[in-house]
Amino acid sequence: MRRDVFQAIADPTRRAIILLIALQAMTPNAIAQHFDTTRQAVSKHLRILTECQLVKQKQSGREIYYELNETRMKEIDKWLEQFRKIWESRFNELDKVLLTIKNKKK
Amino acid sequence: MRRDVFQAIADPTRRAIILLIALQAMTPNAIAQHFDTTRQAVSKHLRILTECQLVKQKQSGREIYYELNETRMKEIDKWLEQFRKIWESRFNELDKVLLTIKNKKK
DNA sequence: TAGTTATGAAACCATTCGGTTGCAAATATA
DNA sequence: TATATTTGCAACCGAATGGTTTCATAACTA
Repeated sequence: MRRDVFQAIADPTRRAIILLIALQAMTPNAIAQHFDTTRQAVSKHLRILTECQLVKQKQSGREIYYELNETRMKEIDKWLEQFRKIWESRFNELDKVLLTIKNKKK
Repeated sequence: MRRDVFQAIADPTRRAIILLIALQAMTPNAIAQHFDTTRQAVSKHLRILTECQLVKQKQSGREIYYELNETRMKEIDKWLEQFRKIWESRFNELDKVLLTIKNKKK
């Protein structure tokens, strides 16, 4: 059973849950009210999100508030960073080429 | 059959393929040599990546060069942008609170 | 032209996924 | 204490996923 952030955000319901609790920590019951599924299905999603540490739990009596773990979210950004670097360096290459052309003209 | 960027990048092999062709456009055969699977499996991954427009094809005789579609990649970044905004506004809220405390002290 | 190479598509298979229902445990409340 | 509420977990089910093997087609090449 693979459990990483990318697999976690692959499901649209989970992405919606993430967005919900990003705005405000919520209990499973409260979250489930926003969706057209059973509370248990939401509970399963929360388990997956917990397993890859995208969400944190805060117990308050019998209620459990789920909140987003920003650090883990930033891992997705870190993955994208690779590509930004690649594109940037490619842009610099293009820059060099343009500079060469410019110098040849002189 | 759902076909969106998030489902596409959920698979680790597909993420590796994306990184490979981000550096240089490649043919399916060349890509497959980097992995421990059959060419056909890679071909399937490329189909999925094509379907959600994460990659573009460039035919050259009987060879097909696959290259990354940067625009689609930026959609992932756009999704993350939401959260940056939420966190930022939350930070500003905190800022307001701190300002209020500061003013009360005066 | 005959044979090789590059590629995609179809059929099949075991595993995973996302959902459901039913149940048990812990906490709150009358 | 008896009842209601909040939650997680297990068992089950149909669909999707990722892989394989086999095959057809198009394009190079000897």
